[in-house]
Amino acid sequence: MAGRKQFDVDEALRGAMHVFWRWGYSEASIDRLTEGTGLGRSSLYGTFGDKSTLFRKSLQRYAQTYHPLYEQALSGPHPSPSAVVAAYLRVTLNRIADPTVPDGCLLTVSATQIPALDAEGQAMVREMIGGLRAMLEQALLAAGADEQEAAEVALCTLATNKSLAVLSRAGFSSDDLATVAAAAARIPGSHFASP
Amino acid sequence: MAGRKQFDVDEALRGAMHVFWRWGYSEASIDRLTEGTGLGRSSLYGTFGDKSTLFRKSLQRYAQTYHPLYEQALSGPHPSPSAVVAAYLRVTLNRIADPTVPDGCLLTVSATQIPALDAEGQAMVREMIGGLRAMLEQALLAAGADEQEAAEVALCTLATNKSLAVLSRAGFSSDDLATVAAAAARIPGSHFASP
DNA sequence: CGCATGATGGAACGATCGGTGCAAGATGTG
DNA sequence: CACATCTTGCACCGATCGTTCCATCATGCG
Repeated sequence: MAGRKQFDVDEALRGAMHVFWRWGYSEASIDRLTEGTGLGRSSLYGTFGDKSTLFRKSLQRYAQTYHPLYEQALSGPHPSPSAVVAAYLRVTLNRIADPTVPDGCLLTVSATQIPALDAEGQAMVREMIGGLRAMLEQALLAAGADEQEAAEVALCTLATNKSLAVLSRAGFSSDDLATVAAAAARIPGSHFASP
Repeated sequence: MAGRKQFDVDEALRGAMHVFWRWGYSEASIDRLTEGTGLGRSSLYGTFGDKSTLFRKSLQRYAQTYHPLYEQALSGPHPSPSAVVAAYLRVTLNRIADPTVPDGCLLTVSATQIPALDAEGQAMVREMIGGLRAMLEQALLAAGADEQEAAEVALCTLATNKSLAVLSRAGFSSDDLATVAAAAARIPGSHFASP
C-alpha cells in the first residue's frame, strides 16, 4: 500500500495481454488477470477499468509492441513482392518462436472469438486486421507490384499470418510453420487479364 | 413429457454443434445450448451427458457431416495436385457460404481455444486436424505429386482452410475468401532438390 | 508533524456458471 | 385398469463470474 503505485503499469499491461493471448477473452477471468499481472483486483480496476477496457488496452499494447516490427520489416527496399511477403512472415515466425509469449497471436485468437466480444472490441479487432492488410498492400506497391497483385498478395499474406497462428495453437511444429510461410512467399500474383 | 423422447436426437445434436461453432466452447453456456437445441436441461444431460461430452459429440457430428464432402471432392481422379487443392477448398468455401451455419469452422474455432478445452477435447481436435491433413496428402499422392510435394501442399492447403475460417469470422467478404482459395490452388510444390 | 490523497487488500455483491435431484406425467406392457 | 419405465420441467446446488465498496495505510504537501 502506498500513495504511489507499487507496480509498473506497462509491465502489468503486458501480463494482461499475455493472459488474453493465451486464454482468449472468455477464459481470461479476472482471477487469471490478477495472477498474470501480479495486481490485486482493486489495482487492476483502478488502473485499467473493467475487463472490456483492459482487453482493448491489451490489444493496443499488442499493436504497439509488434506493429513497429512489421513496419521495419516492410520498410524495404525490397527487390520483389515475394521479398515483402517473406520479410513479413519472418516477423510472424519469430514472434511465434518466442517462448516467452503464448502460442498463436492475440489478434487471431480474438478474431475467432468475435461473437464473444462487445461492439468496441469487435470493431478494434477488425480495425487492426484492416490496418495490417493496408500496411502490406502499401509495401507491395512499393516493391513493384501492380494494384491488383498488391491487393491479392496482401490478402493472402494476411491469410497466411492467420493460418500460422491457428496451426501454432493446434500444436504444429515450427518446421511445419516455416514450410507454410516459405510456400506463401512463393505465391505469384494472379496476372489475370486486368479488366 | 412422455415415455419416449419428444425430439429428434440428431437434430438436437446439430443445434448444439451450431452453438459450439458460433460461440466457441467457453461461451457456449448450458442456457445457450438448451436454447439452440430446444431441449430442457434434463433432456440435454440425459441424452448427451455433460458439456465436455456434448462438445465431443458435436465434433463427431461435424466430422460426420463434412468429412464425406471432403472425401468425395478428393476422390478424384484429379489431373494435378492443384486440382486436388482447388476441389478441397471449394468444399470449404461452400460450407462458409452456407447461410444456415455459423461463420468460420468449428474445428478452427476449437483449435484456437485449445487451452480452454479439457484433455479429451484437445486430443480430438488435434486428431481431426491430423486426419484432414492425412486425407489431403493421400489425395495429392494419387494425383501424381511426389512425397515431398504431397506433404508440403497438404500442409499448406490445411493452412489455407484455417485462414479462410479466421477471415470469415473477421467479416471478410466471400470475394476475398475466394481470392485466397484461388491463390492457394496456384501454390506449386517447392521442387527443391530432394535429398 | 498533521492532514489530504490515493493505492491497496479483502470482503461482499448479484448474476451466471455447470451440474443434480425430484416430482409430475405420459407411455408401453401386463 | 394398474404398474413399471422413462422423459421432462423446475427448483436448487456450490462455484465462479465481473464488479463494487470500504477500511487500511503509506506517501506528498503544508
